[in-house]
Amino acid sequence: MSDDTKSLVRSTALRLFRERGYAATTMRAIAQEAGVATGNAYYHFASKDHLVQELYLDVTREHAVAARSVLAQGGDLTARLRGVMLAGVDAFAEYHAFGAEFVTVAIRPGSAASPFSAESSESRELSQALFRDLVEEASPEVPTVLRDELPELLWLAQLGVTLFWVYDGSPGQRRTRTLVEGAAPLIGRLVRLSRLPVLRGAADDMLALVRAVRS
Amino acid sequence: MSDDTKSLVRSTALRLFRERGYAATTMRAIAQEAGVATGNAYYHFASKDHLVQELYLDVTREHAVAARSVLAQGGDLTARLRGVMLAGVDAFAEYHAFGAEFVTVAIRPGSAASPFSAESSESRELSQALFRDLVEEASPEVPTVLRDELPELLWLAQLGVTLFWVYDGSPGQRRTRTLVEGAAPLIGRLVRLSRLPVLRGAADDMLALVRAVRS
DNA sequence: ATGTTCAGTTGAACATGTTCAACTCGATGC
DNA sequence: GCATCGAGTTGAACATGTTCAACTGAACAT
Repeated sequence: MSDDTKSLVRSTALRLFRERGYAATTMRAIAQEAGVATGNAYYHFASKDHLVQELYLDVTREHAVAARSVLAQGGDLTARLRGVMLAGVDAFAEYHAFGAEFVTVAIRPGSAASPFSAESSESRELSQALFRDLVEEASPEVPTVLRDELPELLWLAQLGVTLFWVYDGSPGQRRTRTLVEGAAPLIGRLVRLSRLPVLRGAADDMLALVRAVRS
Repeated sequence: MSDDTKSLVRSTALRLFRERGYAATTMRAIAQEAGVATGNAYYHFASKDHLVQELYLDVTREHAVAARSVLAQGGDLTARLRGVMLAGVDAFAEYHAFGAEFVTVAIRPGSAASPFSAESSESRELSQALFRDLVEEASPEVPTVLRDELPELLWLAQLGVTLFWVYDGSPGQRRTRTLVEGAAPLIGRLVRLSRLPVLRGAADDMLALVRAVRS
């Protein structure tokens, strides 16, 4: 019964999260709806955060699928970045009403649902692989110096866009889409310009900074 | 007694927050330590978040004082930005152990302690005025095109640095300081370069984006 | 004096995340 | 067959943020 129970609790939790949001979905409601005792949910999932983490993984997978089909179409860095990020906005759209709650939970450093947490490694890898592909298979090619660091920077940028999205109250999250539509070509242009001697120094400094900060 | 009680609750809460952090400071403990009933704290402060907001205001004020004395020394954009941001890291340093909790609370869109909330307008204004001064009184002067938008962008950058700081587990938050030491000259350089014809287009696009996204 | 009002205060009650001692029951060992 | 073990399960208990009906007492009106 264990595996069955675990996946039953998970699917019930995800359904309730989707229907009611984070705060309105109590652990008691999840357990009751799944037909198990409250404590049983805790036997399978260490905390409510861990259930949110399951939702996060779910949404990441949806995003990955959509993004893969965007990336399969080729294109330059700008087009690919725009496509992947807009696919992200779409994947998240369903949750915008509760998005704030979820991101709040996810951003807490100790949280299992944090994009940086060990528990989230699966979704993090999935997502970061996306951005590696985005950069590496772009044509025309991204300058070699940038190729190592850019994927992670873009992944961070996506987290930033998500944070913006949380605060975006415009209908259909139009402002977030505007941000992506504007930022993608801007980043594409800066990457191209990084080859120029005037900017080469700034680009090198930036890469050095990223490496210094990481260690 | 009302005003007395209110400020007593506030100072007790702030003391306990400093001593024990956010989660370990219960509303009951605050009330008990202040010698009032639990419900009384709620009569004066709508929620625990509102008490955190008081702490946020306190820290912002400390930062403003330190930053003002940095700005009084003149200097170029890089030096001023570096000084103000490092003063911020210092002002926050005392809370790093609990910083994660506080920022988590502060970032929740509905929270009173959110930097974007109506309740935080006082600290937000205080902080944004700092960055306006930082930009406007810098010498050599910041290019005119940038002068309107740059202060708010730098204020947002400071929020970003704070977010980084939350996740920074290095001793003395060395990585955050490294980030500031590296980012300040980088931003200074990019601002100077924005005058060049090659970058002028990118700079204009970025400003247009900021304006488009804001509305 | 007496009654009225109301800001300030009280503490019990409530909802919810989480913990835990006890129970079930199939598998395993003898 | 019987005892033992332990993964899985139960529901009551606990801690804490928050709410609320009731109480207090000073200020004011009559």
